[in-house]
Amino acid sequence: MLKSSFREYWPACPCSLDIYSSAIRGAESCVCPMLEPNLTSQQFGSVRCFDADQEIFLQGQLADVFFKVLDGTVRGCRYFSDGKRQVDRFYRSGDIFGFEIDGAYPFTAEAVNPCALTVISAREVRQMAAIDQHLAWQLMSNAMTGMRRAVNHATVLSRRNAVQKVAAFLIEWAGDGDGGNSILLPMTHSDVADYLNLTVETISRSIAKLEQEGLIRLQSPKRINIVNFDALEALI
Amino acid sequence: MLKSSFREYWPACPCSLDIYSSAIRGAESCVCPMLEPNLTSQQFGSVRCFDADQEIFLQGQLADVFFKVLDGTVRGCRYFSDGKRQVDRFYRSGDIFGFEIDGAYPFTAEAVNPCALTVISAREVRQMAAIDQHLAWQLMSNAMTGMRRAVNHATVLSRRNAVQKVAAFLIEWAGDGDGGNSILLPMTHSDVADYLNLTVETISRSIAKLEQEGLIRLQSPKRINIVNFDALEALI
DNA sequence: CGCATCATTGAAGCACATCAAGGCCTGTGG
DNA sequence: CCACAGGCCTTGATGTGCTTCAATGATGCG
Repeated sequence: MLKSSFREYWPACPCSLDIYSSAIRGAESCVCPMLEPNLTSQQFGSVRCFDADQEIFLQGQLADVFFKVLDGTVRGCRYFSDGKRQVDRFYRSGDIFGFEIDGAYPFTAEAVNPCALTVISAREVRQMAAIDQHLAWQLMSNAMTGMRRAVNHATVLSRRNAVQKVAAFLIEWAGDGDGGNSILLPMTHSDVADYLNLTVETISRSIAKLEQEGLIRLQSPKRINIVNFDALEALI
Repeated sequence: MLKSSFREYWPACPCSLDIYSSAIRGAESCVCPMLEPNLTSQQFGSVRCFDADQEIFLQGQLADVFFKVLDGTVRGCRYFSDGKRQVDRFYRSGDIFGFEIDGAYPFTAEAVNPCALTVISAREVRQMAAIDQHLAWQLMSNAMTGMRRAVNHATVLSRRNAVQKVAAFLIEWAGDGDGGNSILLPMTHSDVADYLNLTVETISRSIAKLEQEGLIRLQSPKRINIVNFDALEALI
């Protein structure tokens, strides 16, 4: 039984990833106890967990369900005929991805690290959006925000130099660590490179440059402290 | 008096630009005789004409109205503090631009050549979308299509070399001339350069290269014949 | 016809890619 | 606990595609 309004499902599921730690081994589907305990995977409101680097859906597949990130990080990417990869976007807690007007997913989604996702039926949501004005508004808002993001990313990709790209990326992820100015990047430099259209070498050199200039400090390759946030922003 | 459904206004206004030729001198507002003859400019369903290079709206202005292109070409662009300009998109007949969920226009719109636009009240459309499912769907679809476009453009900007960018641009505009493989570009090379993130020199050199290879033929800088469409597509 | 804008062509420089090699983590098994 | 293996990251040397700077050639409009 579906609830009368999708809004009743919409608030972020309060589950944290550790609830599902036993299910993370190999994408077993599991049900979010905060939602409908008798729903199974692929149904409205259920939750699925994915291992690091596991494929969530492939570009071109029928977009019958979409997802909301509860925990973890997802990358949306496309592979080209020459084997190269473009990472269009990273999705984090609260982000929605895979919702299409109809047809197929225009990109491939993969888990960056172990993550938990709400699985939502596209058909049912489309039906509900027809009668639920608030839901329709949220979907619309999500699409518009996504477009602004894409246009903004196009700007970063085309107008910024390597150091500026990396600085913009770090600012985008600031506050995602354990509070303050500590960043814990879930993805590899290779992911970042394909997101910023740079090589791993240039990522490394740009980070080194930012550290030499005293704007950041590296605790480890993936754990970065922002020392001078304002100066970092001023670069862009 | 508004009609009961926006759909009654929605189909492309059949007016062609020459109906307004007398009004094109200096953006006098004029009313589309096919719609509401007693509506004035800035009202629902009215039509406004703009001269070449004339500003339609500025980035940051309140997005109280949006537009549908009846005839001509519009560029959506942003200006940076260093004086540089990025052209995010060109809008052509049938395209909708300037519709925002709320708030301000995120880009500046300017007429590339003399053009006629339907002016639509954002507030009224938002109200109608609440009760008109079909309209809401169209708006949603427009936003989703725009996002795919932006993501695709980001790919072209970041992954293609100069010749590929120009080839992709020509293909995008193919069929816009007087039929067949003749293209009549309404914009200058400078516009194209800011759209593809290249310099005018590189645009010129890339076009010259495509002509040397026998893929296109130049009748004039803005009128281009595609000689070998398949080979042009194969470049990308 | 004259001027302004736009387009073309050439020469030099630079930012990032590519190629290459070495170092550093992290997990695994003895 | 140590040794090893395989990613992943870092650093250096070289190459190149596009920009920048500069100058000339077209085009169109008053």
